[in-house]
This record gives sequence, structure tokens and C-alpha cells, in this order.
Amino acid sequence: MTDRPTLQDIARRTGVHASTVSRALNPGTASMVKSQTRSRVLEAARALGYRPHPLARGLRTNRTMTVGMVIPDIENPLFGPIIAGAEAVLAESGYSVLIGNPGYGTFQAESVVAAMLDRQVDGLLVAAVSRRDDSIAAAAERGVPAALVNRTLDDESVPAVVGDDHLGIGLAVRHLAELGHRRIGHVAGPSWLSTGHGRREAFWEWMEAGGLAAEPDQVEEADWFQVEPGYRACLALLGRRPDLTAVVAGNDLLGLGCYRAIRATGRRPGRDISVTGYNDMPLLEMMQPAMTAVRVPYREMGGRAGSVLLSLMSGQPPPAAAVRLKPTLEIRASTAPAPS
Amino acid sequence: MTDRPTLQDIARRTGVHASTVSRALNPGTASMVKSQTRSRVLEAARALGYRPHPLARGLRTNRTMTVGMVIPDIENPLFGPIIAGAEAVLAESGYSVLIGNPGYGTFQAESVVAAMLDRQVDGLLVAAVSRRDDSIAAAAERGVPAALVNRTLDDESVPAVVGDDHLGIGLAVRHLAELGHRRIGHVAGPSWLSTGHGRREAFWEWMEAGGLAAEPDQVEEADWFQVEPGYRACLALLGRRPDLTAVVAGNDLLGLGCYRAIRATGRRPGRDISVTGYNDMPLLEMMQPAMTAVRVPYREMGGRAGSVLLSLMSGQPPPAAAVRLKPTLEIRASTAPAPS
DNA sequence: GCCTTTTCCGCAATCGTTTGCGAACCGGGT
DNA sequence: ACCCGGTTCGCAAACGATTGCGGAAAAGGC
Repeated sequence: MTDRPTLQDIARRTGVHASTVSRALNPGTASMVKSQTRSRVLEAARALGYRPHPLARGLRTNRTMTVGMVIPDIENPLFGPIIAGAEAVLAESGYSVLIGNPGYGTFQAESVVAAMLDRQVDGLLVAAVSRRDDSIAAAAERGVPAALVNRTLDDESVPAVVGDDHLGIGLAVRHLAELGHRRIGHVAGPSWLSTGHGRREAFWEWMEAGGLAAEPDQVEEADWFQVEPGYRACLALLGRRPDLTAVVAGNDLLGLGCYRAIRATGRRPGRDISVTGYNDMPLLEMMQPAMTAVRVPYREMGGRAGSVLLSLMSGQPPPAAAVRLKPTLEIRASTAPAPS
Repeated sequence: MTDRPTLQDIARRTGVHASTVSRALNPGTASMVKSQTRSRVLEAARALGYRPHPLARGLRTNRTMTVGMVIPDIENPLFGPIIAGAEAVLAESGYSVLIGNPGYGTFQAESVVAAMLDRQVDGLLVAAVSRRDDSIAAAAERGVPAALVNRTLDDESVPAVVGDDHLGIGLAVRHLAELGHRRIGHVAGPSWLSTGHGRREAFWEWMEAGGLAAEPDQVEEADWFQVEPGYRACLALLGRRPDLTAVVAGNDLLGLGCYRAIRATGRRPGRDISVTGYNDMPLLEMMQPAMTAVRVPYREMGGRAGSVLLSLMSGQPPPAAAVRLKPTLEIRASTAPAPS
């Protein structure tokens, strides 16, 4: 509870003015003070256990060394690694991370962003909600740098770090094609999310590129990235196209929904119908059958997003295009050669 | 980028002094200003879109309206709901949440706490690392209220909100006993974590209370709450005691390790040997067999921890004992009547 | 030895609030 | 007419740092 020492305290102790102490302590201005007095100041600061007061400093410099991170559904295990990655690289540069977790309504996201701007965050990291999201615009208007992570906007008006969905879906489709599958379906995520939308588009392109049949009715959209919607979508898909031998799921959870749907039609996932997941979340290898999935490096994604934001905050121009991280394919038991 | 309006701006606009504006705007001092001028001030504030500057205010009042949340392993899906719960109740009172994610070394936790104290957080929410953890002491020393969440210290020197492990293990043991199991094993979590330790103790007590055999060799400790350590521990346990018909796992992940170990000995989890998990994390019902587990209300836990911290920060005395949330039992397919 | 440049440091303002103190004013009781 | 208590509000000093400006001292050039 003892009062923390201030610049004045150090000044008194060393017989110099507080402003000199400030200069001695800040690397940028350290050259303006004689090295001898500087070392005396440093010594005194160490002895007193001085720590600069972030509020006083921020008030003067207009920087809080704080970035806001907006995560719409923090309960999704996906975001743990993203947060960890971002926090790690930001902390290294002295930034702290404020987290905001709006509920599912879009309007809430805006109020969270507003609250963070009120708090004078130096930057914003956002896992956007939809493909068009104007809550970010408010930040840009106030001159606060922002970057998106995991999901992006349609017009790439805001720098983003995302997974390369095109490549990832390619891995899945080609893997299935190599196993001899030709009639492949897709259970897509919501088309108003960039991930749902992008993977679906990629699916079309890769199917065509592989010379595989690709009728519109081979795709069914789930209305949310969850098991239950995946189940319903896959059931509809299989009902319509009982001839499919494989399903590319837009997401691991949708893939699990497919498992259930496949079983509901009396067949066995991984034997009669192959399934690929997307994200490769923890424990996916514990499922029965262990699910083949496209693995996205989420921790790295968070880290890269942190780096991008750091460079934005230091005044650098935004990168020309979104950073797209390359996924890999984890092959497990849910994909098998096509029944001949 | 346009400068945000200040009290001075409002003062000029209404022809009063800035201090009057301040008083008019703060509910606590609003009564000191004539209601007529007060409404003029409010009107001007609204018109200008005034937002108080948190740094200036904090500098003066010594409060940042910020709490730090220290989560050792944020990648554990457990913590998503905890964070969400805490953030929700704290945000309601105007507090923002800073998150810190130290690596696995204990010394790192201290540096994260130190960084947060440097930032003048008003309170601290910590998912403690071990049963004795002195990084919290630093906070207490500086007069910063702190509360623990999910895990607690041996001496309950710091207010905590945790699950009632005694009750939870009781649910599991009694459920198994009712199914006719008498030779029950326990794969425990690390004994240096309060959760690992407490559940193990509870296991002994309930076994004894149920009049069941409880030899020391019926418990095996895993060195971390993960699948692989659970597998190894369970393998050792079953090797030593092939007569066991059920295993109470200290955690869901340990339970999954048990699945694997049971299969490795040529038996079937849920049929030959029953298994109970603990926590009831998402997707546990998707495993084969769906795992019976003690469910802990994590989101509520986060919320309660937030409330406790709020009351501490408002100067209330700490609650006499740790808050222990009652778990429930989700019965699924991994527990079956004992083979007779 | 004198003038000019550099080096080093102190002075004071500033960032935007909050708050103790006192002044002005108003009304009412004697 | 005087005094007294209560409202209402302005003044100015904080809070703890950063920074433009200027002055003194030291260094350098002739």
C-alpha cells in the first residue's frame, strides 16, 4: 500500500530535476543527458523500485500501450490459441490486451468497440462477425489502427490475418480425389461469414479443377458452425444425393454433425462415406473414427495478427493483401478409398 | 481523428466552469449543481458526444476501471466460458478485462501479475497455478483486491470461486456404486493443483463412506491434465489392479486417456470398464462411448468470480469461505452396470 | 582571449479530470 | 437592518508524467 515512487522522488534523491530523470529513463531521450548523471538516475530508480505510471504517461503521450481484442464467441475453443498467440507477441512489445466478448447480436459488437475506443486503446484486433461489418469503420474514423483475425471482410478494406481457405479446401478435395472419390459433397458454413463463404467457393473451384462432377445440389449450407446444424444439413444433403461417397465439411463441428447424419442413414463414417473436417481442433483425433482434417495454425495466426497490428501502430502502411496462413492436412481414419 | 471534446469544451459552450461540468456529469456530485444548469450541461455533453477521458480520470482518482485476469493455459477450452462469464458481469459495472497468459513456468506468472499491477489494475482475477502461489501476495501487498477462480490455494488466504469437487466426486462414486461397482479406481490429476488434490481426497472419503474397498493402489496420479498422461496413468493402474470395474477420472481428458488404456488392455470402455469424466467439456457427448461426466458450471463460475471481485473492490470484506459451485452429473454411455 | 557551437539540464506548460476551499448570492428568521 | 444557513459555482491545486524553450556551462575554432 506504500505509495509508488514518482519521478519527483528520484529527482530529489539525485539532486536533479524531474524532467532530467524522465529523459534519462526514456531510451529515446537518454542521449540528451550526461552519461554520468544518467547512471546515477538509473541507480536511484532501481533502488526505489520505480515504475512509470501508465496513466500519467498515457495522458501526456496519448498512448495507452493497450490493444483491444474483440472475440464474438470466446467459448469457441478456436480462439484460445489465437488469443495466446496475439498476447504473446504484443506483450513482448509492452502492450497489454483488453478482451471484449459481445453477445451474438451485431449491435453488441459495436458497443464493445465503442467502449474500447473510449478507453483509448492504441489498436484493435477483431474477429469480425460478418462479411460486412461496420463496427470497424468507427475505429478507422478515429484513427485507431485495426486488424482482423481469422475472419475477414468482403472488401479487404481492413488488414487481416486468416487461414488460406482456398488452399485448405484444395488439400481436402485432392486427398479425396486421390482416394478415388468422384461424387463429393460439401456441408458449408454460414455464407455470411467469410470462412463459410470462402470455403464453399473454393470447393467449387477445386472440384472443377479436378474434373469432378459438381452439381449445385452437392452443397448444403448449415446455418451455424455447430454439430446440430451440421447434422441437419448433412441429412438433407444425403437425402438428396445418396450416391455421394465423401463429404467435405466446412468445419470440424459440421464434420461431427456429418458423422451423426451418416450413421442416421445406416452407414458408417470413414468406411461407407469419407468425411474431412476443417480447423483440426483439439481432440478431433479422439473421435471415432479419428477425423481427417485441414489444420489451421491458430496460434501462429494470433501471433501474425499481433505483428501486423504492431506495424500498423508504429505508423507503417497496411500490407497490400490479407496475410493467408498455409494450412496442412492431418490424415486420419475418417477418409478411406472410395468403395468401388 | 477529430479531437475528442473535453470538459472545457462543454464549459465554454454552456458558460460555466469546467469543474461545474464535472460535478454535473458525475452522479455522486450531481446534487451540488442547480438542476437547471445541470440539464444544460447534459444537453451540451450529449450534443458534443462527450466521453470522459479514462486516463485523466484515472490519474486523478487512482482507479482505472480495469481488472486483470491471469489465465495460465488459455488454450484449455475450460477457460473460455470462465472468461466470458467474468467479462459479462464486470463489463456491466463498467470494468474492462485485461488478460494475461503466462507460459507454463511459475516465474512467468509473477511477471504477468507484476505487469498488471504496474498498469494499476483495480483488481485481479487469477486461475492460480499451484496450491501455493505467492504471486498473489504481491497484489495483496499493494492493496489490490484479488480473487481466485477454478483453482484455489491450500490456505484459503485469498477469496476463491471454485467447483465443489467433494460433491462432484461424490456424484460420480455414488453413481458407480448404484450401478453395482465395488472395485473402483481413480486416475488423479497432479497433486500440486488444488483440483487434482481435492478430487483425490474426495475420492477416498466417498469410497470409505460407501463402504467400498479403498486400497492405496487404486489411485494413480497423472502428471498433467491431458490425454496422454491419463493414458499412461490408467495403464499403470489397470496393470496393477486388473480387477477394477470402473475408473473415476480426475478430468475429462484423463478420462479419454482411460478410454485408450482400456482398449489397449483389450477391453471396452463403458462395457467392461465404466469411466466417469470431470468438467463435462464440449463434445464429450460426441465421444465413443459418450462419456458420463460431472458437469461444472464454468460460465457461472466466471460470473461469480466477477461478482466477488466487484464486492472486494467496493471495499466489502472478503467472504468467509470459498464459494463452491454445485456440479451435476451427466449420465451417458460410458457407465454401465458392473459385470456380475 | 573571444565568439560560436554544442552539450546538458532546469523551468514551466500541458494532457483532462476531480475536489477542497471559499466567494457570491438568495431567502428567511429575528 | 442584520445575521445565519444553505445553494450554487468558480478558482486553483493536484494526479505523474513528457517536452518545447531557453539559459548556463563546457567545448571548440580562430
